[in-house]
Amino acid sequence: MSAVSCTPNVGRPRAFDMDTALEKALEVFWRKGYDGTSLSDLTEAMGINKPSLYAAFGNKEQLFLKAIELYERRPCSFFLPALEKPTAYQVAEHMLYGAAMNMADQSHPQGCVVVQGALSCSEAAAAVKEALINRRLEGEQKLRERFERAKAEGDLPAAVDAEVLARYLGTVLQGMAIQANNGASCEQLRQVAQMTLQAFPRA
Amino acid sequence: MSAVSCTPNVGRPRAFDMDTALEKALEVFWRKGYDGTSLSDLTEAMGINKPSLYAAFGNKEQLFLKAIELYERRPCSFFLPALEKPTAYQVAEHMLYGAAMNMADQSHPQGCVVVQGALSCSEAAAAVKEALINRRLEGEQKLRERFERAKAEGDLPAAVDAEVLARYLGTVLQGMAIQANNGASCEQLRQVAQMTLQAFPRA
DNA sequence: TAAGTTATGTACTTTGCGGTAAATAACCCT
DNA sequence: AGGGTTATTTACCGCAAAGTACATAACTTA
Repeated sequence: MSAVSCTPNVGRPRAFDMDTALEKALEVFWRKGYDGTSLSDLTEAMGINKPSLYAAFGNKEQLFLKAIELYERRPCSFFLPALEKPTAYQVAEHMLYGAAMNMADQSHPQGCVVVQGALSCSEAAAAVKEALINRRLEGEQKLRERFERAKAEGDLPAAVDAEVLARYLGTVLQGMAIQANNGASCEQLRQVAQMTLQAFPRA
Repeated sequence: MSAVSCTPNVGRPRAFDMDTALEKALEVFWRKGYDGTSLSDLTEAMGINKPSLYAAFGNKEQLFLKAIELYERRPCSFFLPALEKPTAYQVAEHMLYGAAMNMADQSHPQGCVVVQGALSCSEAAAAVKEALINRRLEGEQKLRERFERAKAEGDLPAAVDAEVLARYLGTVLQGMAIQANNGASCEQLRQVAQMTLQAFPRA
């Protein structure tokens, strides 16, 4: 019996870095969506051939799902860190301004791959679409739980419906992704964030 | 010299109704997006063969653009009618509740084809994507002009930035399209509408 | 009825898709 | 050095994509 190793030291070593290649794949999927991305787009961006892609990542669908995982755990992700803020209002604030910063960032495609990766799509992308819907719903669920905690902690009025508030915030965040695709600047998104916070209940 | 006729009475008459066929095409594009829709999907839904499609509508791209035109002028469209309401607040109210009703309607695909028809897409869809972005920006521009009129008419405080307010409303509406794709019900979207109106400045 | 015109159905073309077979290259371990 | 193992390269597969050629059908007009 031997422990499972992610990078076994037998056989020919992989000639590319998997995380770097995954970053490249993510960027393509982000810009073109699942249906709009071809394997040639991917192999070209990743700098590898198709058999290497299949050996390392399975197939197009699995590669997409792995790219999404990377997307959500990357350092510049703003969602989970915002949840850690001490009050509900600050959570919303950091999330909205974080989204404004991130979604308009010109160093990668605009918007959010979880929103725009497979919104309307072919039947071949049905599983991917489902996975993205679940990610979005999970995000709102996390927000809701955070707001329920805030109610218990007293920094959100007891009369507030945490579920509705979470859905409202999720809606604006998702809308900001579309705005970013429209070419909205970070400053323009920050103005939307500011208006959104005006509807936000304070203690 | 003869006047241009849309339905010339020479030659074999068309065996299908163009508007009906266009409705069918719209529904497919709406559900699957531009990249996710194949010509076979279209001809099957429209009940015609490819040569008929090409003769009547040009090609896939032109068919999509014509479907979008139909989408915006169809009777159940809510955007333009809402602009006619007497006050800025009522404009926002009707637009938000109209969107809630329309986007969650189960009698057609959920969401909004102008938002989700070609968000992230292949290079082949670049022109379509551009056209949709322009439609969205034109919608916000119309909202902005309506709000500027409201300021002049006194039903919106002079201090309000009409451009920011229009973009905020556009953001929520676009976010509601994503929510509808997530499976949100009309009632859930109405709750978002209600919260959005809480950030809306009143006279 | 014949000529002119337009739509239709069948069959086709070219191109690119997602995915893979098989030979070879590069590494570790004994 | 040689065997075992894994990655890479090249070439390919079957299939579906968008779009079209062509013969024929259906209509109006003269």
